[in-house]
Amino acid sequence: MPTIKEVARKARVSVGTVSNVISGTAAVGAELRERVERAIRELNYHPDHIARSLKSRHTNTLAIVISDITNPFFPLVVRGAEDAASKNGYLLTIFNTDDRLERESQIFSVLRMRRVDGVLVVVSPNSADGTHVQDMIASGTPVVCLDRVPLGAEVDSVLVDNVKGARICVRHLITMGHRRIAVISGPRQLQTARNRVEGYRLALREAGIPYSAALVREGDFRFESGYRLAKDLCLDHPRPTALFALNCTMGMGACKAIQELALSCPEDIALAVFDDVPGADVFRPKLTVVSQPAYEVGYRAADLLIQRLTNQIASAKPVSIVLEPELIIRESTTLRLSVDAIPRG
Amino acid sequence: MPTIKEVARKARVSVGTVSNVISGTAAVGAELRERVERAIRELNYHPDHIARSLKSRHTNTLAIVISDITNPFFPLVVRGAEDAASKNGYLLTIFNTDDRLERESQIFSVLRMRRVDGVLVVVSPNSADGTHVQDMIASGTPVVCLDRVPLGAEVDSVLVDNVKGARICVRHLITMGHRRIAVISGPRQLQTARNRVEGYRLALREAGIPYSAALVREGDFRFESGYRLAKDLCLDHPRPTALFALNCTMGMGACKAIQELALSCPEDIALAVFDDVPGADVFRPKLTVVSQPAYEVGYRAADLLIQRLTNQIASAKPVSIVLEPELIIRESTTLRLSVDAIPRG
DNA sequence: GATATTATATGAATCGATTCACCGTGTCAA
DNA sequence: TTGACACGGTGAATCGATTCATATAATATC
Repeated sequence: MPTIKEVARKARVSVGTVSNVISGTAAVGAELRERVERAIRELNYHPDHIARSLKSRHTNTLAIVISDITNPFFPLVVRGAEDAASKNGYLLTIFNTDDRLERESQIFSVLRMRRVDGVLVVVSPNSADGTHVQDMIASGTPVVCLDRVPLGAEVDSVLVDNVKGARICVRHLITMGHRRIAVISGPRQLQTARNRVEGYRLALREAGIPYSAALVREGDFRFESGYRLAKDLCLDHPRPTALFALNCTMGMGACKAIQELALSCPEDIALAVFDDVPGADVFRPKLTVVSQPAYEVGYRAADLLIQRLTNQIASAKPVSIVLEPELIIRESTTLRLSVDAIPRG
Repeated sequence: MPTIKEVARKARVSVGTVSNVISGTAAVGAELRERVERAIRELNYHPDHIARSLKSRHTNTLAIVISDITNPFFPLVVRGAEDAASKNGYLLTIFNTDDRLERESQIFSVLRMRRVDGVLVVVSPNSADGTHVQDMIASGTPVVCLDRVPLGAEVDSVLVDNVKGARICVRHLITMGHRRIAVISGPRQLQTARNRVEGYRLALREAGIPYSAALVREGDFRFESGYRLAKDLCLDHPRPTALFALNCTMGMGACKAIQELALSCPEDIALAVFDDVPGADVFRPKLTVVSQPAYEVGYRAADLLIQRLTNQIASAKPVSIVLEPELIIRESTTLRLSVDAIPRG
């Protein structure tokens, strides 16, 4: 690998001049510029990014810290982030935490040593006050939180309007004649889960339907819990007429439960899911879902982060971008119940 | 951010001694070691990884270059690679190429400038002889190819036995009574696609069924082409009794086509897919698939790469790891055809 | 007691870029 | 003619670590 010195020697100029030609920071005469460019070409010289980073104090590297890329919500987020990053000359490094706080903190420590320029993070449910996030920001490395924000943290964020998503979905179920709508929720400490439940409550209240705590079951956003809770709910008397799973994987679990009980969807029980489900428009039952703009979440977040890095944002106050989810109605909820089809308490 | 110098000053030792304490490369007396450790703690010192990389000539960073993380095959691969990487103290940077060769080459150039220690790559279909891969290896950066290998390239690889996967799947279809089995294939220049077709041919030959080129249609591994080709095939006279889609997204396209034609699967036409399909065991039709050990592909590949980096591999010759796919039989192929149900010529 | 050996510790050189104080030359106005 | 100024160009200092030749002290050997 040739160095800038060798280029300088070959072009019979100083290293400073070579640097100027490359970065374009200072004017260089036509003659020398020509010589330098030729030397670069002939030596097939590429500047060493490590050395550059050492002096210039930035690495042009971003990190994205998520729970698990295997969760179908994240690939699009990561793709969006990578597109925004590479468009601006940044690299994206990826980390899975499995929602374990100690792993998350450890990763943050590594990121500091690595002098990563900025961090995108989906904080783990139990990250409480998010001191590691605050520390990172305090040490001069901007952070953007995706999807969730640690309580009381002063940090940029890109969120989806979870309240609204759940609300329009439940409103739809009510329109279809459902009154006994059960919810398969996520961990109580997750704001995401709480907001979705909140949307559910609001939709019920609008329709004058009493809220029943017995219809809201807490899972852990994983397949197994969706499966188990759906089974429980389907065996309840009276059985709910509709199930609303608050994320994709639990929705799939619920789907499996319904099948195993030989119930049909939506005839015996309707099912709606928060989150896109892969193949939801191809397989049966075609699921009604609340679709989140996952790609946009990643893209906008990385973009916001880069704006911070390049001081394009005047305000020191946290910026919060809230994106709109979209209700996609499919077969799993489109059987209209007549009023007397509603089971009575 | 404190530097090694400040630590040295605070502990009243030389920077060399601090470095020795941290890296453990040389013996340090108990007294000084104690002082240094205390200084590190009190200053909350973390070594600067950039400076370290500049001198030590390695970055502890790996790259994974794939076509699109959004393709359901890749998240598990990436997860496996990240697990292996982080276990060994490496970071993983991710790149999407959308199978565009010029983007791939550009990324390789960036990776060289960044002094990435090693590269995992799923080469793009038209990467021909893979000169960029060869160049990278020649310049001292090891590369492991996943899933596909550029023709004639001398490079480590982790592959799945595509011939075998297709063969056992088609064998299964034949066992179920199918004789007119159509294939929705991928781009001819992709070895992956060719190998799967080869497996199909072998299974036919074993069973003494003549191969008919008309039954093998070439798609591009995307949803649309799977959809279109499946529609064509379903409208053929006589209609094939089974469809075998050679990747996941085309399989989903085929599924949609079958539904739109109001055919039922497997009664009217059976469907098997190469690749896992998300939700294949939950939704209807429950698809028979050839499941690839995607996580293991990523994990083993990163592991192999790290072994190369740490000179744990004696042989200079390329290592090739071939993993076994697994046939998962589900409802979409399990209707047994009686012999006289087989359409004739 | 002199010398060889071992164990520690030091600090300057190095990695490959950027940056900036400084210098030479030419142009222009006074 | 001279001073001011712009323009090009130079090369040493710098970033923060590692590494190695060298120095010193302590111990072992004869």
